[in-house]
Amino acid sequence: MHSNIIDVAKKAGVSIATVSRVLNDSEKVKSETREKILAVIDELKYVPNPAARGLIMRRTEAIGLLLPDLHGEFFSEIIRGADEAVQAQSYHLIVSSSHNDSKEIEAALRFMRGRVDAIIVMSPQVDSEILLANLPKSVPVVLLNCRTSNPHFDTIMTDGYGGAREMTNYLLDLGHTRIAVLTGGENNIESQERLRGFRSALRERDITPNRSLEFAGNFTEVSGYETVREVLLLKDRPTAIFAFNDSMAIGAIKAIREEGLKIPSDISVCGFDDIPVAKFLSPSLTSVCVPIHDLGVMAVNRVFDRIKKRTKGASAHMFVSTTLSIRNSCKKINTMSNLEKEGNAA
Amino acid sequence: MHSNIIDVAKKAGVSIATVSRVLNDSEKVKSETREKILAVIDELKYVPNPAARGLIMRRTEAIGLLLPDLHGEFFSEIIRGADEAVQAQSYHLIVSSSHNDSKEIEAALRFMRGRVDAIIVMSPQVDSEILLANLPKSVPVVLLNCRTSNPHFDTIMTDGYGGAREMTNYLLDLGHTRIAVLTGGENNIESQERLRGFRSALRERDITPNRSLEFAGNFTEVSGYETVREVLLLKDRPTAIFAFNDSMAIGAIKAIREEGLKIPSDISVCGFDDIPVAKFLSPSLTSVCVPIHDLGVMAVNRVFDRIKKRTKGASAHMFVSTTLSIRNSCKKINTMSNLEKEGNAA
DNA sequence: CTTTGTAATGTAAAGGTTTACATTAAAAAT
DNA sequence: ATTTTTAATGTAAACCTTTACATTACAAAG
Repeated sequence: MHSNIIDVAKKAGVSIATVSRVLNDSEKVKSETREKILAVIDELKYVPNPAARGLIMRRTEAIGLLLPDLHGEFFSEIIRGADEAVQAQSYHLIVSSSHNDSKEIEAALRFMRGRVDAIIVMSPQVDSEILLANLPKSVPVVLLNCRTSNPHFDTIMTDGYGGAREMTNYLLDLGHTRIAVLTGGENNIESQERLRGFRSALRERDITPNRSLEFAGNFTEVSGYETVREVLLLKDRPTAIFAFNDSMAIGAIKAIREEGLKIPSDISVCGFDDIPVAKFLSPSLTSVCVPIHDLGVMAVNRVFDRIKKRTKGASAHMFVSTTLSIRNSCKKINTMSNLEKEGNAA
Repeated sequence: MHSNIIDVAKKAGVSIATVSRVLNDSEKVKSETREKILAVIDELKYVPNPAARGLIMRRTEAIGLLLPDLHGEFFSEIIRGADEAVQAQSYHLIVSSSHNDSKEIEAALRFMRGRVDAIIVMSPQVDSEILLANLPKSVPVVLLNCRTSNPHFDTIMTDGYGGAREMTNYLLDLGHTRIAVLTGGENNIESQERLRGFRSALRERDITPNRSLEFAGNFTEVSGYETVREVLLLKDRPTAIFAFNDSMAIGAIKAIREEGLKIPSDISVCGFDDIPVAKFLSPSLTSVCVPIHDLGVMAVNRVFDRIKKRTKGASAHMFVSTTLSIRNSCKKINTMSNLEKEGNAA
C-alpha cells in the first residue's frame, strides 16, 4: 500500500542505508545523492513507518498522559498545557482517562508500555500500591498530584494545603466563622490536603473545626448543587461556603440563587483551582488560583529533562504554590459574634 | 531490559509460536502448555512489544483525534466522548491540537500515519484543500464539522444552520427584533452555518438582516466580553444577544452585568452548544443544545465501523440535529413595535 | 606505479512479533 | 503392523527501519 524505504532506495538507485542517512541526516551524503533521494521521497510520498522505527530505536516520540477524569475545564487545561509543551518538541500526546478505576489504570498503563517515551500520571484517588505496581520502570514517570513522597518517581504536587489555608484565612479575615466546606471525596488526596489546610487555618485562630460543616461532594457541579441545598436547610446557616473546586462552587451558586439568596451579600462562596471560566461568572468567583495550564507544561518539561538525560539521578519532588484570586463572590460580614471577637482581640 | 517473547518461550520450554498462540488465543494449545506459558508470562511480567506487533499486524489499536483547539469545555467534552467510546473497544486515543494552523495539521497528520488505525479530524477553520492534501488514504477518516460534502470521507456535521434558525425564531417569538449576534470568525464553517441560519430565520419573518448587528468574535469568553462592551455602546441597543457559542455568551453576560444591566429583564442572552456549565450559570443560559459528548462517541463508532469492515463502500454524511435548551437568560419583551406587529399579524 | 587515507555508499544484522507451512506425535482406521 | 488422520507444536519468513561494519572509488602521498 504505502511505499517503504526499499521502494525509495530502488527508485533513487541507492541502498536503503543511504536513504536512511538522508532521513536522519546522520552522516555525510553527497549532495546530489541527497537531492535525488529527497525528490523520490517527495514523489512517492514516503513516510517512514513509525512502528519499524520505534522497534529499532526504542523511541516513540509520544508521551502518555493518564488522567482520572476528563470532566470539566480543569482537565482540559491540563491537556492543553501538556499538548502545547509536547508539540514544542515535536512530540505527541496519548491521552487516557482512568475514571479512578484500577482496572482501567492497569489497561491504560499496559497499553502505553512501548508506545510512549514517558508517562505523566494524575491519579489523586487511587492508592499508591496499585499505581506503583503498574508503573513501568523502563520509562520516565511523573506523578501529578498523586499520593506522593514516592522515592522512585518525580512528583509534582500543588499546594492544596497552603492554598486552602490562605483562602480560609481570607474568609476569617472577612469575619466568617461558620464556614461550610464542600470536599471532593474521602480518598482524594487533593481534597484531603485542602481539608487539612482548612482545618489548620481554623485551629490557628482557635476555632475548632466543626465536622458537621464538612460536606462530601465529588468535584462536580451537580454534587456542589445538591450538597448546598442540604447546607441551606441548616437552621444555623453558614455565612460562607468554601468549595474545594470551582465546579462545585458553580453548583453551589446555583443552589443558593434558587433559594432566593444573594451572593455575596447573603452568603459568600469561593472555589478552588481558578478555572478559566471563574472570572467570567457573576459574581466573578473568588478562588484559589492553581496554575493548571502550567502544571501540564511542567510535567511535560520534567519528563523531557529525563528523556533527554538533562536530569539524572534521584527523583525530584516539586511543589507548586497557589495564589488567591480575590473577586466578588465573598464579602466582609459584621455579625454580632464577629464584633465581639474583634472586641476581644483588640 | 524488558523480557520478550523469546525469553518466555525459553523459560516455558516451548517455541515462540506457541507463546504467540496463547497470547492471541488463535489456535488450540494444550491446556497444560497454556497454563505453563501463562505462568511464565506472569512471572516475567512480559508485555508484548506494541511496535513489533504493530509492524507486522498493521494495527495500532489507537485512534487519532485532531482538534482545532483545546480551549474550554466544548473540546473537553468531545475528548471525553471519544475516549469513552474508544476505551469500550480497548482502543486508545492520540489527541492533538492544530490551533487552526495548516503546518501543525500537517505535522500532526504525518505523526499519526502508521500510529493510528483511523483519524477523526475536527477542523472548522482550515479550508478543505490543505486538509485533503494531508489526509491519509490508508486509514479511515471521519471529518467532524469540517467544510463538508467531500465524497471521499465520512463526515459528521452538526446542524448549525437549523439550530441557529430555531433559536432565532424563539427570540423573534419572544418579541425581539433587534438581535445582535456574536460570530466565531469569518473562516469558521460552524460560525458561517449559524450565521446563515440566523439570517434565514430573520428573512422568513420579513426582517432584513442588519450587518451592523453582526459582530465578529472568536469563540472565547474574552472575545464575547469585549465585543459586547462595544455592543452596549450602541445608541439603539439590541434587546437580545445571540452568541454563537456558550463561551462568548459567558463573556457577554459579564460585560452586561458590569454595565449594571440585568439579564434577562434588560437584555436577553443566549448561546450555542449547551456546554455542561451552561445550566449552572445564573441566570441559567438558554442555548442551542449540541450533543457534544455524543459527537465524540459517534465519530469513534463510525470509525470502528470502517475498521471492522462493518461498513463498506461509499462515504456517509451524517447530520446531527440540535435542540433548544430554554432556560432563564431570555425573556419576552413588549416593545411598541412588537405590539404593532402582533396587531398586524392578527 | 603502489600504497595509504578518506569520503561515500553498501551489506547485513537486529529489533519483537505473527503466521503460513512444516513437522512430529499420537490416536484411529485399515 | 501399517497407513491415515488429527492435534499440537516448531521453523522461518515477513513486517520496515537503523546502524555497525565492510566495501568501493578515488585522490594524495610515497
